[in-house]
Amino acid sequence: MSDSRQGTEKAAAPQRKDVRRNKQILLDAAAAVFVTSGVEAPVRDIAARAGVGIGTVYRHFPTRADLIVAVFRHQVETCVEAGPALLASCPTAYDALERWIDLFVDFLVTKHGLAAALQHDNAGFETLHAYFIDHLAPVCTQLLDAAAAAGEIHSGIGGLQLMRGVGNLCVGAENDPDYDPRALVALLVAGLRQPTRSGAVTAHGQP
Amino acid sequence: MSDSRQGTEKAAAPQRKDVRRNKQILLDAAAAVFVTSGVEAPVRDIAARAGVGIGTVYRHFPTRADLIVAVFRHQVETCVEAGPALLASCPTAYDALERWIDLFVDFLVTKHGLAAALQHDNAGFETLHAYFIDHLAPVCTQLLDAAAAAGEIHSGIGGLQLMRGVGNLCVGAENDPDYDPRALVALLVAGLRQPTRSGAVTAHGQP
Amino acid sequence: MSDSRQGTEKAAAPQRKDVRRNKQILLDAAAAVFVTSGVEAPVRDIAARAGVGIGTVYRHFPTRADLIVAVFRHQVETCVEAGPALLASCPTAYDALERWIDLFVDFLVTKHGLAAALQHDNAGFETLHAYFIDHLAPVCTQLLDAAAAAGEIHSGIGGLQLMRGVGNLCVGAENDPDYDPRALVALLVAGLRQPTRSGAVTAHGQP
Amino acid sequence: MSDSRQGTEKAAAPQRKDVRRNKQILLDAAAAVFVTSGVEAPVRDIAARAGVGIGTVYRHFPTRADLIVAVFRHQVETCVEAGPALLASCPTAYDALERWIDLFVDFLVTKHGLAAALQHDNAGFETLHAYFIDHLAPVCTQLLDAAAAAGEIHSGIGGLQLMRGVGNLCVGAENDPDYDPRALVALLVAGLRQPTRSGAVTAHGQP
DNA sequence: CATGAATGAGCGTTCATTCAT
DNA sequence: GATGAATGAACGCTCATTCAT
Repeated sequence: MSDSRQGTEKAAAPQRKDVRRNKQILLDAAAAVFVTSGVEAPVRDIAARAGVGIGTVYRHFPTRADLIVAVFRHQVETCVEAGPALLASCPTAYDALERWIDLFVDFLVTKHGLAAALQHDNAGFETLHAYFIDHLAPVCTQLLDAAAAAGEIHSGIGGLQLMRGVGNLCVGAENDPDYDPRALVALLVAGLRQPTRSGAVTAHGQP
Repeated sequence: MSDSRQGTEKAAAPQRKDVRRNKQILLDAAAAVFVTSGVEAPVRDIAARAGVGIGTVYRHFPTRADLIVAVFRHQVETCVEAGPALLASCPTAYDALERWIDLFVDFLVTKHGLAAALQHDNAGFETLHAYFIDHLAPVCTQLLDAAAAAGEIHSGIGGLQLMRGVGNLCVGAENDPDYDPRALVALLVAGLRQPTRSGAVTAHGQP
Repeated sequence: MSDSRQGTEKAAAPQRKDVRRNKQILLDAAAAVFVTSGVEAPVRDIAARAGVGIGTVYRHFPTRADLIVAVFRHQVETCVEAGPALLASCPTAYDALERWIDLFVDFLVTKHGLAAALQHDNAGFETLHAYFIDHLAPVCTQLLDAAAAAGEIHSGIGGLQLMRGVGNLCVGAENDPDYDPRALVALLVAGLRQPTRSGAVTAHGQP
Repeated sequence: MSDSRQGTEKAAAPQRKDVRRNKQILLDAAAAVFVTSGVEAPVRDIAARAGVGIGTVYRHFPTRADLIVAVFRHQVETCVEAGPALLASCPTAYDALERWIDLFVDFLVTKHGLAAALQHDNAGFETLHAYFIDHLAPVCTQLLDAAAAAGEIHSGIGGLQLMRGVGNLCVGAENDPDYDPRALVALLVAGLRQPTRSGAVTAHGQP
């Protein structure tokens, strides 16, 4: 995870100030536009919002996924760091899991269209998928494992699986006051405490 | 072409069987393309897949919603009829609910990609949403009410809510062997048996 | 929003040369295509004629009316300025009117096919109509009023009416050497000197 | 050329009653649709209005011009016959001309889009043009000649020219209460009484 | 480096015309 | 003959992406 603490790394650390500034302007603009129009917003809108040319967007973020990843990196890292912290501070691992999922939902729900972009079949977003998987899934798995080890939930589902479920439940939440993803996510997580329905998960009745 | 001096061998069709056949071809093609490209797939692709001209698609299904509803209709009606039947035949209402949800998932997952159509923010599909809501939601609600009345689950979620959750969990399942929507749905339904987490839904832990 | 503490003072920079050139190319191409195919010509044709992509047309002229108005503008303004000038320089107001109508016809006939755009029932060209009405009609009316005040013609027709008549007479003149719009326009204007046919205009002989 | 070998004469007389009836139904339907949607109305609309299949329209009227000619044949012939009659009944030839033009305008104005279809540059309507020219132009010329012979108008314009001018003035009259084609036509005809503007027609003031 | 003009593939949709039934 | 299903060219328009300035 390329920590560029100083300018001596072999990677191209941003040299010029104005370039870095432009990049930040772009990130801010993209974040703002993502809120308004979702992560599939026209590149033009982002450039316009940033007050830069379209070419500049492409220079800094060759693909849309690059931009999305960059925009949300900070939030993702917050989530990543929250995992161990919650585990340490919560009375039970299950509590920590609940709270961590809450954070994840907060994140997804406030980022218009992000949950949809995370869907596996969203071609061209492999970079984004990979980033999420690499960074968040281990944390989620750790929380699940801890809760399972404590006997608070049944094991049988992986962190990535759960995250994808949560992510999917968050799709389409914005713009629809009638849809409450948190209630559904709460149900999903609560379901972890129930014993697995006999045969349901693995066999689901089809030979 | 069609030198019809002699008996046309394939003229067995008395009426416009070819038309009905074309319609079915279109439905099949649409279902298939929906799997590949989602319900927003270009009309051209559907026409190409069906091996017909674009105009033919429009003739049979003037709007995209017409096509989607038609693709859905049969399975929806099967689900609708299954509701009361399961309630009558299952030992408990919760069992009936579980099984009914299984059917619903089977439906969504079998007709790959169609789950995406249920997402609220899919502009222009109000007709489709309405069709689903009108036909399926009452059945789901009935099952939920029965289970709640029997004390088997806690009440607090509507049939439509649950269906949307299940639907969302089924999105993106196709083409991804690593994603098991049934396991997640099982979790979701199992969660109904747990008491609602105190404050989870409404407060979700924001300090 | 781009805190521009320093730096680029590019504001109000004149447009790039190639851009202006492209715009002119587009105007020329549009005028030419309008001759051939009328103002409803496919945007693609105009783009092709100009040797640019379709997007370029839309960039410079977001709506078709914008393009047409731009094509017209120069000639319209010439006509507008000619009105008072002719009134000042001609021996009689009627002479001025005659000459002004000549200019108008020259304009319409020179820019072949553009006369069709003036027809009222040309849906979606309200902007164009408005532009013409706002700019030219007052001039024509002024000339008519002057001639009427001088007793050289009978009053009873408005400037806009006359212009629409002249415009219509110019429609379809191109590509048809047998059609002489000037002769007909001359007749129309000459008719202004005749006393109104009793009842002709208003009752037109229907019992 | 499928000459039926049996009894049917090859003469122009429509053979079967139902065929003739269909043709008439089509003409009525076309007339009605032309009023509503103009002579460029979709063929489908006409077929639907007639309650026949599209193919039937094409069988009877291979081109749109054929249909238009057939629909308006009766009115055209009325105009044709009115020429000599007016000449005989009116006090002056000019009066007859005025009245005949009135009839012509009545005809054009009530047939939505017909005037536009008569415009020379309306490709594919040669049949229609020819029909009008062959049938109406001689009558108009006759009236002009009579009036010129009587010294009531100056000669110098042909019947066809005048008709085209009148036709053009009638374009776009429908749907626009502000446009009064009759007033303009009256002006045009009145202009015939004025001496030709010296040089106007041929030189139109360009040195 | 930054710019934004230019490009053109791609989409929904209409409708004249053909041709199998 | 009659039918109307099928066809596909054509159009307006959008927007991701490239590239000359």
